[in-house]
Amino acid sequence: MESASSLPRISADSRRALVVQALRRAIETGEFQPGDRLVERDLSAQMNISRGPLREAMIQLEQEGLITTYPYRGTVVAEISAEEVEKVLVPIRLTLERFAVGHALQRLTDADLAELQGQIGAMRQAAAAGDVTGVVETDMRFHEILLERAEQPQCLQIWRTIAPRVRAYFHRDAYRHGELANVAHGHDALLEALRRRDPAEVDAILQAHINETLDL
Amino acid sequence: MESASSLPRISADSRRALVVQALRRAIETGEFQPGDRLVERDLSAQMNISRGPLREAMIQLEQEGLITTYPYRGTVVAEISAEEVEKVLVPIRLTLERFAVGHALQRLTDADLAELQGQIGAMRQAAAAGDVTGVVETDMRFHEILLERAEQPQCLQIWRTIAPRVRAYFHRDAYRHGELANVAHGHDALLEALRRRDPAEVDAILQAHINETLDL
DNA sequence: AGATGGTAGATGGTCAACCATCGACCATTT
DNA sequence: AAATGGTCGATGGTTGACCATCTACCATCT
Repeated sequence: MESASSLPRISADSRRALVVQALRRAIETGEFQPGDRLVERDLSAQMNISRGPLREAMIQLEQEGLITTYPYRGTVVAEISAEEVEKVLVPIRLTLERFAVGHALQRLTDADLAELQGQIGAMRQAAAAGDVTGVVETDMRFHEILLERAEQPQCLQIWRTIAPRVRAYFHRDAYRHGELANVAHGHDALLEALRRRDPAEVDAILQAHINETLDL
Repeated sequence: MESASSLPRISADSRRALVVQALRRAIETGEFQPGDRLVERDLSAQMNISRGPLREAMIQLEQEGLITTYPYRGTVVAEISAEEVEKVLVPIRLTLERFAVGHALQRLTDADLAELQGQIGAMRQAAAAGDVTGVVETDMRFHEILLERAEQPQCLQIWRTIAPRVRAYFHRDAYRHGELANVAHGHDALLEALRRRDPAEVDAILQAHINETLDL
């Protein structure tokens, strides 16, 4: 057999993980709006899964700040105010990413850099197609790769609880169609700096890059 | 009936919430150490609760960074490195609390200030008794009251996912018996500043107060 | 000796039935 | 009219049985 690349990769995710991903995405993309009620029995029936793993998924999403559950009363999609994004989420993200990139910098392999380059390519394609979701996901995935390479477990864990909110914000407010193309451009500069491996330069570009989020 | 104060308040917490609290506390206080395995069936039997709510509790604790679950393989108590505390948790905590206190400052009632004073009193008693757990809890509860009064839901939610790690760190590394008494003292200064309601003063004292965490 | 395949035990994942809480609404009492 | 008590529907919480995955270990084949 020459290559198995035409065969599908079989997901190892649990059913619960698949529910998390689907619900998270629906919230990030705005299909579910702040204030919308999420009723376990309804979602369970709709998604063909029993209530147990669905509940588990919802507990995770609550810890990600995407939903708020009131015991015995119901669950609603959470509001994420622009002020909290600007004053809380973005600064926290800066703290996390600056720390992680400092750690990842000397550990990045050629394969890592190639993967980052691949995300930029995918970002460009998504932008050209006007695919906001694609841009958001590749944008954040670029950063997540750096967080993973840092091998600082708490830092990555916190980043992952913050990231869904950041993605929701990007979907809602941060990108306009005419500016999608600029997103990949910003990542070019960051990748070039990563290649040069000068910590101060990388840090400065990273800060500018993330703070740009607020100017979009 | 003159007063119902001699009757116990009946907890409205679900069984799952009680499990969260018990496990969280065991981890924070060091009864469960990083690397220890937590086996659902064992804990379930030990705590007289079925596996469902125990699993749910563990999902929450994982999102709080206290444990790490490997699908089908088991769960271990997570490591929280001193570096991540210093470079990640403390700066994040600063971001959160500075934002929240800015919002809470003009909303604090006399009852709030009295409650804060009460926490300081309890902190003192705990310190005098050499009760590290008591000091940690009253210390953090003091701050949580301010976060709650800020009425910024995402800010509070993130703080609550960080706080267990901070408490674990305090238990493990931050307090020494001879220094317990100083903890209440630091809160006195902060409360006085809160009473004067000068934002810049409060902010400066809050920063110094939290950064002191690193000098203990 | 190395590669491959199978099994069993340990542990987690899922299901459907049943239990528990909450608040809106209605009825009764004061 | 206001206060109190009861009911019911909506929704979440819990249980125990069964299912699924993973890996260590052993057996067999090359």
